Amino acid sequence: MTPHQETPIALKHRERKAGAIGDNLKALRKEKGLTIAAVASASGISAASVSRIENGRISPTFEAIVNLARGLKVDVSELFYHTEDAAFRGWLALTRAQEGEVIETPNYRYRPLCNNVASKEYMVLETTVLNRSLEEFGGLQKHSGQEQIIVTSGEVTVWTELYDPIQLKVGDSLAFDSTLGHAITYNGDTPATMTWVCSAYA
Amino acid sequence: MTPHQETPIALKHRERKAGAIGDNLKALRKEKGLTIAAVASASGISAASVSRIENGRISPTFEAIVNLARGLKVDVSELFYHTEDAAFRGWLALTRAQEGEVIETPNYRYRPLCNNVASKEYMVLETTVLNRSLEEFGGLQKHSGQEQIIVTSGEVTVWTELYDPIQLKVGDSLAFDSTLGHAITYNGDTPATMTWVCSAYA
DNA sequence: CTTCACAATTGCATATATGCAATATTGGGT
DNA sequence: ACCCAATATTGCATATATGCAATTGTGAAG
Repeated sequence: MTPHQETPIALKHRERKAGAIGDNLKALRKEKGLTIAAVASASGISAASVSRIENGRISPTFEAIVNLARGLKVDVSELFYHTEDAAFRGWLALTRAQEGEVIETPNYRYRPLCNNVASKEYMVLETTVLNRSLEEFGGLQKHSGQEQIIVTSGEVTVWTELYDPIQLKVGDSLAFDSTLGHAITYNGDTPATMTWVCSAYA
Repeated sequence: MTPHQETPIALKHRERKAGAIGDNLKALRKEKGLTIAAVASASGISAASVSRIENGRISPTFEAIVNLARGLKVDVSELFYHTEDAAFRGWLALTRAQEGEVIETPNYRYRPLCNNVASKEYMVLETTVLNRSLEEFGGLQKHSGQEQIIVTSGEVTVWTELYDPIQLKVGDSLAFDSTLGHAITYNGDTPATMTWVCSAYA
């Protein structure tokens, strides 16, 4: 997510130690309890090459990387960024009801839930919608990522650049690609609240 | 997420057109309005190679891929899975309160919210916790990914392999790395409900 | 149509990745 | 300690990636 005024919290990107595909590959292979030969045959690559990749002797080609990922049944990014740092495993974060920092912006009031973990892939925010009209809101916003909202009180209208305005009541849920221009306002007299999930990219 | 009995819904992986790094690279370069020479110098790769990669003549090495991603200031996965298919942009999914499929498993009853989009990066489930004890639940579970829960009614206990059991009441939220063994039960007489967010890997 | 500057591609020499087969290494079991 | 089987590594021939320099393609301006 871009550091929008409306979404002041950015997920920290995982540390990038790309350059060590050998270590990542070896770690993944060990985790799965496979031999070099097994990985080789599952990936359609020679055992010799797998060995040399693991030991950093060669830099595999795109094709080899894709095949390895498929053979290991992992996403290619695992081969680039695999982290088995104990620090990144077994973490846990707790936010009690009504506790934690509250962030106020012109359009929303947020309370991040369990967002104090560096490696989280999405954030969840308890959010109050503060505006009643698209004019007050200040036009549609777009950025990369995906979002989903679940209305927890009141009633909201979601404005997009492609669809008719959508009315949501308590319990209704809407998900959308954030590159779709969007804005959220509330209906009636009381600001509405919702649970907001968004994935975020830099 | 592994196709656990407890999480029967798997996110479909984005279509894998890995093998087309050339197209992805070219598309990224055009999006940013760069010339081949500019990409080459930003990445420390010769223009000749960039050209050949774009045209599918060569399969770049791991090193070259890392350098290209850094030069373009994108995540390496963009080079593998970049999709600017209009079909994957501007999507939107709506699930009204109480509507949609309900899935019953021994441990939970789920209602997926807006999960009918192939390219979603996480899923959100309205969930009822069905068991009252760790024994009934059947031991701790672990899988890859991350999860977060927000209790919406009742009270639950979260059991993990590393921490003391955690009691959560309405409005409390807990996030954790799914490789941490975990189980969720409810306290008192009525099954508790919660909003459940999980990222999922195959 | 021609020119000119810039962008993209290609020829060639070299460096590097890959596979096969041979060799070394590791880990039990007796 | 020895043997044996499984696992990992290496030598070598070949295929492929990479960089440099030269060539070709592409607009825009005259």
